Amino acid sequence: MSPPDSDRLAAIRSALMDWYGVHARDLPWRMAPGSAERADPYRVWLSEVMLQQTTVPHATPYFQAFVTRWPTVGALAAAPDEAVMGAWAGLGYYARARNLLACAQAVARDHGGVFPDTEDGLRALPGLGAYTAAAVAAIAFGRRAVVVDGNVERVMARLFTVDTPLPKGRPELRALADALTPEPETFDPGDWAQALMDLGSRICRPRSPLCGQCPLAGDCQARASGPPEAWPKKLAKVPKPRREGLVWVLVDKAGRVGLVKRPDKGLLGGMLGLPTSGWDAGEASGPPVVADWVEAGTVRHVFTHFELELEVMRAEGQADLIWREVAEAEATLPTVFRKVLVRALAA
DNA sequence: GAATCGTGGCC
DNA sequence: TGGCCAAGATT
Repeated sequence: MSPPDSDRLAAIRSALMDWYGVHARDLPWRMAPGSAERADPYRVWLSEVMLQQTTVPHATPYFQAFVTRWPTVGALAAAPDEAVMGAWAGLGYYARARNLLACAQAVARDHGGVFPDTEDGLRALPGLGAYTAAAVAAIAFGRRAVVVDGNVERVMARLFTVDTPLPKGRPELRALADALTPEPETFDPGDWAQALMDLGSRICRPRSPLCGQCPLAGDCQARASGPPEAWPKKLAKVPKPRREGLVWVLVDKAGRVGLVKRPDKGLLGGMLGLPTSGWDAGEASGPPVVADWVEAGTVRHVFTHFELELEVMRAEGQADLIWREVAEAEATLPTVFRKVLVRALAA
């Protein structure tokens, strides 16, 4: 990697911001490029947390539902735990929802209902790591911050042909992003961050990048040495183990289904779920009640680091469980259990 | 530093 | 179909 000189950096900045002025995406949490008005910190923060490891199309309806139901951070802070977790169901990475509520409560309790307006202040809140703190500081408060997500890493790796594989190459990519980040007097920090991410998302895509439409193609070392999709380099991934278990769908005479609240930590933590045998080694709980259990098929589900095969058992009866209408359960359970419920009631 | 933690879309 | 990927944080 050759250290970029200042003239080249300035040319890249101008080219990107010119492109963004024309091609910026219209998103419900975003101000138009060049707008004098700053975006609402609550909406910026909420969108950034939802977008962690999540696509814009998947997160968008959840964002709309949340801001409709809880228009301010104070309203969210006052919401019951189960309402927030249920509204998050299907979005995944449920620690985000627990931290979301904890963060809203911290802002309400410790900051008078107003988000801290510095990167360090934001970084201290639950669920805000390096990326999200920088993004909110830049977008909501106009602070210069080095905003580095997967998009930015990919753009940096290609612009400057960084050959160190991820995740080891992260510090190097961040240093390049820092060098490229403009001063607030030159370009708006929020526009800058979103321009870089839009470029990564729409043009400098992981597969089949659209170099013909890229405003930085003439500055891109990967474009010159090609093919650009060879960057960023990545370490080989470990194969996913396969795990198995039983899941019990108990229905009462009123047509409700029996649920359990999962422990706050660990997989699907804090969410409602169906009773299961467990699926980790040495884990083997029995059914919630002795009943006439019948097999109702199999559900396969792929988590981040393992594949799960659940044998579905169904019965009618009573037990000491949390009872919910089937429609509500289907709307507020994690996807793996929603799939089980659909299978059990179809069989 | 490595493991853990969801889900849906795409090719 | 199966692997890859997405605006990462936490422990």
